Amino acid sequence: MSKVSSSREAKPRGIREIELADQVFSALAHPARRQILLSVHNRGECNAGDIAKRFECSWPTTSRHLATLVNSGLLKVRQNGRERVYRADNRLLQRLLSKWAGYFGEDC
Amino acid sequence: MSKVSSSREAKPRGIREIELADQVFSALAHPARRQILLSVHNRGECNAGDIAKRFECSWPTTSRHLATLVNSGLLKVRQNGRERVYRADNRLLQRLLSKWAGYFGEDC
DNA sequence: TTTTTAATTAGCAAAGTTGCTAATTAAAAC
DNA sequence: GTTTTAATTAGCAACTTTGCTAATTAAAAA
Repeated sequence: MSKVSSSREAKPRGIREIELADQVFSALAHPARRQILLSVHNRGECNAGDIAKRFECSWPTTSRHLATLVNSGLLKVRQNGRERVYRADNRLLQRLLSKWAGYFGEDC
Repeated sequence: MSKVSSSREAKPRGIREIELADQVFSALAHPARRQILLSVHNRGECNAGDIAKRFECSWPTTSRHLATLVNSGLLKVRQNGRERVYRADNRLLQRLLSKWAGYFGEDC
C-alpha cells in the first residue's frame, strides 16, 4: 500500500497512473475501508467519531483506516475544533474507474 | 484476499456483491497482478511461460500470482498438453466497475 | 485550571503476503 | 524408458497489514 507521494515535482504521466492504480486498489482492498469510503460518500461529511461508532472495530483501528484512505487520496479531512471532518474526494476513483472501464468495459 | 467460494449453494445477493468486491479489489491490489491481467487481456490468450518470461519476478512467483487471479475469477485457465493457457474473464470486473461507477461516477 | 471529550499515535502480537530456491508433477520428445 | 520441457507446489525468510490496548494530544467545558 503506497503512500501518496508528497513531492511537488511534476511526474511523467505513466508514473502518475501507476501510482493512481496502486493507491486506489490498495486502499480498497480492505472491506472496512470500502465500507468507510461508501459511508462517508453517502453521508457527505462525517467526523471520526460518527464513523468509528458505526463500525465494529475499535476506534483506533478505524482511525488508521481513515488515515490510509486520506493517504490514498480518496478522503479529504479538515479540522473543526477538536473534531476531524472527513469527506470523500471522488476524483481519483472516477479517473481510475473510467480508465479501467476503457480497458475492460463492454460499453460506456 | 479471499479465495472464491466453491460451494454450490445459492447465496444472497448482498453476500455475492461483497465477495465480488473483495475478490477483485484484493486481486488487483498488487501491481504485478494488474500487469499480468492487462497483459493477458490484451493478448487474448497466454500460457504461463509466455507470461513468466515477460515479468521480472521468478516463474514460481508469477505462477502464484496467476493462481490468485484465477481464484479471484479474473482469469480462466485451460490445460493444453503440458501448457496451461490463461485468458481473461472480464465479467466480474465489468460488474464491479459498473457498480462502483454507479456509486461514484459523474456520468455514464 | 482541572476535567472531559475527540481523536490520534505508540507499541506489540497475530496473521497474511511476497519472493526466492529446491522439489515435484506430468506431458512430449527422443 | 529416459530425458527434456512446462509448470506448479513446498518450504522458508522478510516484510506488511491488521487489530488490540494503553498512552498521548489538544480543544472544549466546567
